[in-house]
Amino acid sequence: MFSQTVEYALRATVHLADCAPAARTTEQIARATKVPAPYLAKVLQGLKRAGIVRSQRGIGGGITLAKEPEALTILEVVNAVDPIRRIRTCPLGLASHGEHLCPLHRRLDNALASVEEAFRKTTLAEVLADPNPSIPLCDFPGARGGPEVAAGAETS
Amino acid sequence: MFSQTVEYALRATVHLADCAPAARTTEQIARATKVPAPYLAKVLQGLKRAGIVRSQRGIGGGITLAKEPEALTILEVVNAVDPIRRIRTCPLGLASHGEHLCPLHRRLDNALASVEEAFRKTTLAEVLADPNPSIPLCDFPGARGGPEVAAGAETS
DNA sequence: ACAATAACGGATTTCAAGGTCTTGTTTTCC
DNA sequence: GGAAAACAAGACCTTGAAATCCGTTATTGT
Repeated sequence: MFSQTVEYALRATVHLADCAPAARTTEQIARATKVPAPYLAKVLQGLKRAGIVRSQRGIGGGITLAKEPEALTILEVVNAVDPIRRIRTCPLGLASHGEHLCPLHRRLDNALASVEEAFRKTTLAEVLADPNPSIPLCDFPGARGGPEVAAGAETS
Repeated sequence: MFSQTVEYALRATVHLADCAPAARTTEQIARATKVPAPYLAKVLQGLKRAGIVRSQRGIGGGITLAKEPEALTILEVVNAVDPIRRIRTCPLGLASHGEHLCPLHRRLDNALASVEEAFRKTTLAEVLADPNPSIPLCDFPGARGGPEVAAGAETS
């Protein structure tokens, strides 16, 4: 239902929100979110082009959110990498229907609308502040800020 | 968001519901719903395996719904060809979370749940009975039963 | 200036969904 | 029984998402 790219983009931005306003390298984000690093780099490029994140090259550089977690919604992230395509015209190409969708597509679009609405109403800050008994992001139990493993000679 | 296969399966079943209890050939359905006939045949095979439709070979044969339109929901059709995959365990594979999803995936799954619920509550009969100003299925304005074009030497 | 760090960009590969085509197999009608 | 109608099943092609790889460019620290 949701593409892998969307899943990865959300993991990355939620992680960045959790670390905000500090910058994280692609490698760090990949490790924390268990996303393949080379592909994550691609996804992050897309997020940058959409103005969701900023990047800084060189030593001490990395990726940061372009907005406050309180002002960034799930919908913005989703639409940046794989937009929710609402049904606006009859998929059959029937010119008969101007504005109006047929009953079937009206219902399909309503479902899309409800998803869109739910995503529009949720900010990354809200996700992090959730009083969920489990875990902040999907990291480790009670690991606010991340495990921050030694980051070298550990992948063997 | 929804796959092409789902779109095609829904068009076909709604059309069949509109014609019920008469049988329609794959060709007839393809023409009425503007779906590529060879691929529609595959989709219909899937629907048959799932028990949504029945098929009858030979002259006068074709496809019919296996249930009354009043008893067949959109969700059943969708799940027959491309099931809605609810998020039941942490996609990161974190054993830390038994039942509980993290706040992010909780929200994603809630969105899926709302779609599932909307689809579960809607039967094909309801779709057809919709007092929509536009059109019954996506066919032609006020064309209950289909246009039924001459069906030969017309594709040139 | 030089080296290390890290993002950037393009080329390539992999894989499954979407779509086509051809060859059976069943059923009906004459 | 034979011909036509229709579904069934598998091989095959195409396309785009997902993922990888490698060389380039920008930035920082010494």
